[in-house]
Amino acid sequence: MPENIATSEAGSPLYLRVRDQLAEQIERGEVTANIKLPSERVLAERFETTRVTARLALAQLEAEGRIYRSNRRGWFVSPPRLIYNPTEDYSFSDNAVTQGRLPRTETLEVRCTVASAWLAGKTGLETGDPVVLVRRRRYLDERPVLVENIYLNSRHLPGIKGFDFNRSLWKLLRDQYSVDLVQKKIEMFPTALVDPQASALSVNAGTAGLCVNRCSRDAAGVFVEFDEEFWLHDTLSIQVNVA
Amino acid sequence: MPENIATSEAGSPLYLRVRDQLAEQIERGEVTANIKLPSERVLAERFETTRVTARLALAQLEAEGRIYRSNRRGWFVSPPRLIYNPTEDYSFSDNAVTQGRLPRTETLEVRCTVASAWLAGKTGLETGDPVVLVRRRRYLDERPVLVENIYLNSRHLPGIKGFDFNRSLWKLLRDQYSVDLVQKKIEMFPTALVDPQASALSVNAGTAGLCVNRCSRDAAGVFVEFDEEFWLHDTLSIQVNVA
DNA sequence: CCGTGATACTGGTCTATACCAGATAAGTGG
DNA sequence: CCACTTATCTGGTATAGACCAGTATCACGG
Repeated sequence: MPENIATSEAGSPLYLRVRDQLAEQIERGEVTANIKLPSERVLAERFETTRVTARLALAQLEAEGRIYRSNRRGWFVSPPRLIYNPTEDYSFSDNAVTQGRLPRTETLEVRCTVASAWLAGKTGLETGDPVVLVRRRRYLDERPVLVENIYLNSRHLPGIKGFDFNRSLWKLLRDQYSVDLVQKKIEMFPTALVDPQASALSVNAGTAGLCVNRCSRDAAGVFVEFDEEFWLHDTLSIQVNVA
Repeated sequence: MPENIATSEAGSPLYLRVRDQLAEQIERGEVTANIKLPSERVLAERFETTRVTARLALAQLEAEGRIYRSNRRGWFVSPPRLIYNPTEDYSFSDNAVTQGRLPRTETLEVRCTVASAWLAGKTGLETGDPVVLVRRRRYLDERPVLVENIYLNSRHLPGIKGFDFNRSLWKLLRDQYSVDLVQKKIEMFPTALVDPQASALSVNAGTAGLCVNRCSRDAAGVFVEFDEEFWLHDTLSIQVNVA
């Protein structure tokens, strides 16, 4: 990632000068992640301006991924982004641990349902085909960073509903069903998180996020699972290698 | 992309209710892209609130990628995202035309320089190695959607500086140097656009963007070019296939 | 007919203030 | 010592203005 430290000149808007001074303090000072910033009211006073302008500056730093907010608790310095390769099968947990992070997975819901028109279009299923929906929330260092909806082809994965989804799904498919996910179609786009994803991550509606959709098939081309991930925008960096 | 129309209940904040009503009007009414919304002052009056709150609602829709702003001209409905596959070599222009869009490329600068420590770390070059920097701006339907910095290995591409960079770089390398870019390392992360990228795209500092970095090598593993792209967040959807 | 300058309109920035709801810390009673 | 209440601090939402700096328009003068 480039350093990309934008430093504003004297003539630039006040909220950008405040942004830059805060950014500098973050770089210089206690760079340790998850440190709490002074409250908005204190910042406004310190920079001799109002809360509205202070919040503009904070929103800039948030958009850049330097800080994040915890609802009604305050602003905190963002930890480094998790490097994530959606084309490879590996465990979220293993990946996080390798990068010195503490991962945790929470299964929010496991439910039998049927494919919507939208899902059918994404997967090649017919509308109404049976699927198992698994909703999970994942944490890094106890901060929730993503929620996902996993749609499993229940016809090809009998009894899938009974397993423990707090562990790696990829390992489950490999060990219990001898399924290798060799074909994938991945789609990613930045978007705002709205409900229900926003509340599941305890952030305000409109928080910047990244949506990662992944449709996986086995070697024979049979649809196995569709994964719809909603990440907080400052928590990840996608990395893909093409040989 | 999921429909994902968040509809707020009666008890929810005013700016979310305004957001939803505007979103509805966009869906129902003149969905045609690039239509201008009423001015902030008119919206504030129409929803019986203030400009600040109206702007909050507009910022939500902007974050979701539904609308975008043109500096001091107004708010406009966003056109569909360009589907973009950074792992494949094809022309930006061809890709855009295929999707019914009008592309344009502008070369902002061509300059001989040397590799910075940052670039060296990304490419495997030594700091100080000669590179040619090409800065380009690309448009869709006359809206600037990305700026990029291309760093070319001038040792392996003699005379590269003299060519026309408004055309496809990939075709140039293939036709003039018989170079195929078969190895790529791609990194993507959401971030805010700050100067100088923000001003190059005529947006305010802090506008949500997506940074796509691509390091390409030839069949022998020799570094050829590093491409650093800054996209407006609402203009693209990344799509990658893994066979 | 074209250029030009005045003008209205747009979003961009900023002040000052208010109240609310959730999170937290301090205090209190068992 | 713990459980519960209370007070305080936090960001979240909202009002009501103000001035500035570009954009677009239109009438006017050449």
